[in-house]
Amino acid sequence: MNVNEKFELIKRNTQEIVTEKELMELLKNKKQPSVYLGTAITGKPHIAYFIWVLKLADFLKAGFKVKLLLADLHGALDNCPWDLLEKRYKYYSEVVSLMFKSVGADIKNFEIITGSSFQLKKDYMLDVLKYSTFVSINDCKRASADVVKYGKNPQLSGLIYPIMQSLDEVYLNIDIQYGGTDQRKILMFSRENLPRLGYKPRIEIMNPMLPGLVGKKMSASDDRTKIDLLDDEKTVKIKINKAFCPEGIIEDNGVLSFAEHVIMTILQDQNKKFIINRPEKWGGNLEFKTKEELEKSFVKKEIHPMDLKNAVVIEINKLLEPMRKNRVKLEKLAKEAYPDD
RNA sequence: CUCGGGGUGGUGUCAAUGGUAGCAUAUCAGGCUGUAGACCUGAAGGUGCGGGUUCAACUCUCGUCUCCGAGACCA
Repeated sequence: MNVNEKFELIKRNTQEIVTEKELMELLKNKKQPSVYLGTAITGKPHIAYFIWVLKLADFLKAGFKVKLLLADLHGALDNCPWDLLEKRYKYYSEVVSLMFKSVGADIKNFEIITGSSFQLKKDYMLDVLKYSTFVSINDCKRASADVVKYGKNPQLSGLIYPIMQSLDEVYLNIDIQYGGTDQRKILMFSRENLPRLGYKPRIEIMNPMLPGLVGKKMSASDDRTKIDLLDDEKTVKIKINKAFCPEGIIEDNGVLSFAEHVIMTILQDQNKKFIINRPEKWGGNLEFKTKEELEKSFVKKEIHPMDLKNAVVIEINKLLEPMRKNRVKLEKLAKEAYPDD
């Protein structure tokens, strides 16, 4: 794979790269660059997580060293009860590993790292304190506003969150941080402030956010807006059926977005087609090779939402196969990690 | 620690003279659409906890828990 091919592979399905020029330089000059994605272990992982699993798989294909930070301390800073951290870590690491299996990623250069394994070390903590003398309360608050749950009475922890996420770039020794666009403010905060402590700013790459099944966001806290990785076939069908999916409309269409960003990407990589089976009275079967074709056809109303939903249900159920094979084990871990569910 | 203000369905609510706990929103079911939503109809769900006064307590009283704000050498 040459540099341009790598660049295009990394860029596909992303929303923004800060900056593309720096990325190109990196690909040219470094034999094995490294990237990390951090996820606070708060909400229960759901199928939208596939979007970054796929992207990390792209990085692996492009020869990167890929680190997944399971940010337990960040989870705590964002109100995960301290006594659940360990349990949630266990659940995350099990289920995320299976997701990589689902999409057929080669995990030779993939590594899962726990936040607390390095964030409590002396040098790191000293840098947290140093950092706090270089940034204002307002900057920290603004940086974390889209990520940290600020209720009516915000905790101090929310302000520490972006500082630590920024320092993670340094202490994980990576070239790129990758995350959703909801992370943008923190990522830019990091680029602005790392130089003040004498560190180089990193490249930041963001993927678009998938709309939820109902409403605008796929929210981990609202069960109806997302499909859980442990949902059974029947539940998947019910939730997709209930999903908001206006005919011919792309905006805020969670079903279509998921089909395009996740399902089509996987099928395309496997050289398979997206197949819609339907009776003759609705026009007979359809096949799609690319997400562009699918989207065009949906906009033209050649595909009825019901057709799309039926086909998406089948594909989601395929994706969830590896989780179902380990259902008993995962459910036990999930129950401990999320006792209130 | 001191003083003050709060805690009402999942959420919101300066709704309720000591007398049927209301409204909004979300949820569930049915109807309408080849999905969902809008829409129409229906259902379920609540007074932080514990005593006391009373025929009757969300309401008064005492205690307790919890949240918020202010004060607390000097400024």
